[in-house]
Amino acid sequence: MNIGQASEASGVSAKMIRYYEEIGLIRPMGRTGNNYRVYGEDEVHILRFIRRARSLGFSLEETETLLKLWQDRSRESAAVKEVATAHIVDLERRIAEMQGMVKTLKHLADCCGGDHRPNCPILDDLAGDSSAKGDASHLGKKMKQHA
Amino acid sequence: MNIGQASEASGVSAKMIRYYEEIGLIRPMGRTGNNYRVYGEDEVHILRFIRRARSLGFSLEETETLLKLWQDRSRESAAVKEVATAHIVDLERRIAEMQGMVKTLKHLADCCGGDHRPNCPILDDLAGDSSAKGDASHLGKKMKQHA
DNA sequence: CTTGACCTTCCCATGATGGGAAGGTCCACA
DNA sequence: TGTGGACCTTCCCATCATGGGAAGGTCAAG
Repeated sequence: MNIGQASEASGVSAKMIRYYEEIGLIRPMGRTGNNYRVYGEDEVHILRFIRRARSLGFSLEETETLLKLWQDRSRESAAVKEVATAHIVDLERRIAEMQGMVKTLKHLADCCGGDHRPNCPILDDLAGDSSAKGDASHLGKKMKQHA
Repeated sequence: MNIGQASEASGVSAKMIRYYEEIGLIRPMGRTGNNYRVYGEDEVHILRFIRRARSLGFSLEETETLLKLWQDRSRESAAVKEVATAHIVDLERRIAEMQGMVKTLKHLADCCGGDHRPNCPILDDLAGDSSAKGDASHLGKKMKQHA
């Protein structure tokens, strides 16, 4: 099987397969006389594992850890669970961060007329101007003086 | 005011201030005879605006749009609201994506003993092995044959 | 034998940020 | 006057995972 077929079968682009090999995530493949990489079912299985791990948000580094555990007959499931749990914590932290942004933005957007008038609480917030009268149209002109 | 003081006053690192100038987000600052950039209160205000926009997750490109609207006396608040709304939609999409990951991972982690035994439903899932008996400890060895 | 679909390596770009080197400048203090 | 340290400057590199594309080799079908 050539790289294109392995890509097709695994859902991992040929570009990425070569990259994974380059960074040592997967072992260098055997080559045919024409220097083409050769893949078998096992490699496709590994690539699918990687793709699935990536789709769950694991970094390539975490994926490498999981891959090694997968291939380690004497692994302890606790080690796998630890990687997964740390990732869950990280995801939840990022989710909370984004939810905070959404909450703030929704509040601001709700307060914004969204019409033809220039007055805008969203810009007021960004400008750190809680008096809600902010207008920075003069700054553009002042900036020119400095440039 | 030198770049260090502007950084201090705005909360934007000197490195980033130079970068924002380089990509055209802010105008090139005036220089003193010694080639140092000079900043005034207006520039600090602009930098704080950028920092606030970044903290709400806006990209630098979106931030540039917002900055221009802020400095446009004849803006319509609808234009600002549109940028904010699109960003909210994007954030919510990413949140939902990550929540899906968390949901899957939590389910798998719950099913995982997390003990000294090798049996692990998390790895089974990653291996696409729904029969939950998967073990890839043979693959590592097979890979060596190919390398 | 040509054509097109593969494959190879190599370099570059993304987005936003940080790190660090090499060198110039300025100020305060001895 | 010298010196040290804290600034400033530009330039290059690294991150993370991925894609784009060029230049050139290979193969199979027509």
